[in-house]
Amino acid sequence: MTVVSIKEVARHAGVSPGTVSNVLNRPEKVAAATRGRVHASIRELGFVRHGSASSLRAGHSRTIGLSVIDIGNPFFTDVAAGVEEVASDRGYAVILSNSAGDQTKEDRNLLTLAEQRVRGLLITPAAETTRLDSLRQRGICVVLVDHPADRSDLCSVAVNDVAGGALAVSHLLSGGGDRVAFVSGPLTIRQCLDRKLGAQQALLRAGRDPGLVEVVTPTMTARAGQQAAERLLADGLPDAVFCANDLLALGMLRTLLQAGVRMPDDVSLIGYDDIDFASASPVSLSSIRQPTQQLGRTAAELLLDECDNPGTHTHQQIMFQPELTVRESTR
Amino acid sequence: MTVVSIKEVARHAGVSPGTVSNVLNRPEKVAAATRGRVHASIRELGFVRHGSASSLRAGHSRTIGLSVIDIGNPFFTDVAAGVEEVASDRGYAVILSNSAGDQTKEDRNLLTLAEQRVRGLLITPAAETTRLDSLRQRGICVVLVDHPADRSDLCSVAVNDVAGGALAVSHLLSGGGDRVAFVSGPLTIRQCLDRKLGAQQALLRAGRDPGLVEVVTPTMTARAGQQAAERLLADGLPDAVFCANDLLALGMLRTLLQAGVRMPDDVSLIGYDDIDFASASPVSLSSIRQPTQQLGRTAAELLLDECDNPGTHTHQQIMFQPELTVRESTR
DNA sequence: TCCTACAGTAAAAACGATTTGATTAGAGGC
DNA sequence: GCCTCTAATCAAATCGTTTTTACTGTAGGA
Repeated sequence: MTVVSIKEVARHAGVSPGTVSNVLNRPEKVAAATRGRVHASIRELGFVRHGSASSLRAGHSRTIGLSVIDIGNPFFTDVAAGVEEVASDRGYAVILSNSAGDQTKEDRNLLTLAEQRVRGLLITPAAETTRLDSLRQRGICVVLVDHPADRSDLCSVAVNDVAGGALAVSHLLSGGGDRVAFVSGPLTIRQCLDRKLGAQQALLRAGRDPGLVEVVTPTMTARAGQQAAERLLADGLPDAVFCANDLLALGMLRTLLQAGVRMPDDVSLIGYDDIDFASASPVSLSSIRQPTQQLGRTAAELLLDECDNPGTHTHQQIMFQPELTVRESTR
Repeated sequence: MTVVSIKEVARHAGVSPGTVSNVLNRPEKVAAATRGRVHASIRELGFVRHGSASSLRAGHSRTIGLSVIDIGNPFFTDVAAGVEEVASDRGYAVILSNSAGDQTKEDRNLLTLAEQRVRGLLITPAAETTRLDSLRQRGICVVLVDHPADRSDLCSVAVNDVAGGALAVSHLLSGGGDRVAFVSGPLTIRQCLDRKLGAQQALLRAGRDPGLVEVVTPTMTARAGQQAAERLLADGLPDAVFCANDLLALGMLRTLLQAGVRMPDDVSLIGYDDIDFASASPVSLSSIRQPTQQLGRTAAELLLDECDNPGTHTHQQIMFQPELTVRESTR
């Protein structure tokens, strides 16, 4: 259990600890010969900088937090991949935490992140009530991911979910959908609510009654989609279904097929997110595509800019536009 | 940007910093009245322990690292969910890093984790050559995940991939498979190699020539599966295909179907991992099921036991057994 | 030749917690 | 009444960096 500190490197290289630190952090301040000697010692002794000590003194760490709603959803792992790519390029480590849509768990995770003194936080809030101000007061930069900020002093990267919802439902209507059902997770999740609003907008614009058959599930998984399908089968099938994400849609699709429902003939079905697996289902799934990895990359870049250039940084609320991807599951 | 330290809590409560620390770490050492006063001050001032300072002095942090091969593979997110569950219960944060099967990237990530002074590391090594000893010498506990340790001084949690490979191929043979193809990622990845060995074992046991049509792809994604399918279509189809994971299998399945190949009649296809989406494909995918979340949970428990009870901890190499799940894609 | 400027380095003071050894005040035994 | 023992608290040292200040020697300008 060898523990090599900067002090031993210094002694080994015949310089002071401060000089070693300079080699590490402002190499241009150190004469080339000295620098070489120090680097040699570092390599020889296998020195690895102690991040805790470093961030204690420097006042900030080289880690950022990423809090997502569902780590099991390919949408979020795609986002995470984008984040990781940018962060790791800049030497930041990413602490991933999964709120699983549960605000208690989210709170607990945020406390842990605060203790770790992450430099910044990327978060898809589990609910509108998520408290971020206390973090920001502690000097932790925050960027909202897949969630637009409603204030100008906060960065956010999102995709227009109202537009996406409208896109989905107007596509369903164009296929002759009459009675449209909306299947989603809790409407306290903004994404769900916005997609519903978009759906209603599309109905209104088509001169229809904005009333939707609504099925709300506790989670947004394939299993929940299956249960929603069972409910619809029991209550009477609509002729078009809009699921708030692809996991729900895939669960529903499988269950309806098993029940002998033909798609898109009997029911027209569309999901949201356009995850990879959407195109690999028995009846390939129409969906609303989002620039997922891009979302993660942009968010990370915004966050690191805010961290590294607090002076010049200007807060931005970036909103991407979703796109309709038509496959076999819709008419 | 208020920064509340233990010192201010101490002043506010009229005690010394050491006492506050005791309240936090050994509450039984502090008189109940004092304890109450300190807790009140902590709440009132919104104090949050500075993890870096704490781990600097204490010599270890409350974080563990988790290094996986492909964050985009539901298999690994399932593992991660299991790990996160256990870690978060015990107040540990998980730093997730994705080697993407690239050893250079893995090295870089491990360095970052070493700098963060993670308490322990859960890792699915990108290759057999991954060097872990330098980490362990630094006092970082290591547990291998989805990879059996070949030494008794190291914990590991794995699933018997040789048995799994054999299971898959003997099932293919029982369906009348004659010419069997094996599609996998680089054979430097142990999982791939072991599954291949298992496949050959099954052939031998059935009295066949252990020769396999082998297609090796650089990554183990659905896209790679598609490319492998194109290769097979060009070179002449075997009548049975064993893919080293479900992503490959799903990509292959889709591509073969598009090419008009009937499954399982023309080709019998089996994957590995039994991810959720395996049952949601056009022709539902037979696969080899692994206790995935369990893998993550067990690994995390082993790791935290080693961290917290270095005295009594005994290293274990745990090996789970895989199970065959038969669906429509095989005869 | 002297002074200034500057580059390069060292010494020392932080950062915020934990931990050790010392100190105090009561309680109890004789 | 004195001594010992224990419980509760405090003061100070410490973890490994970074950063500021101070120092040295050499080069260039007058």
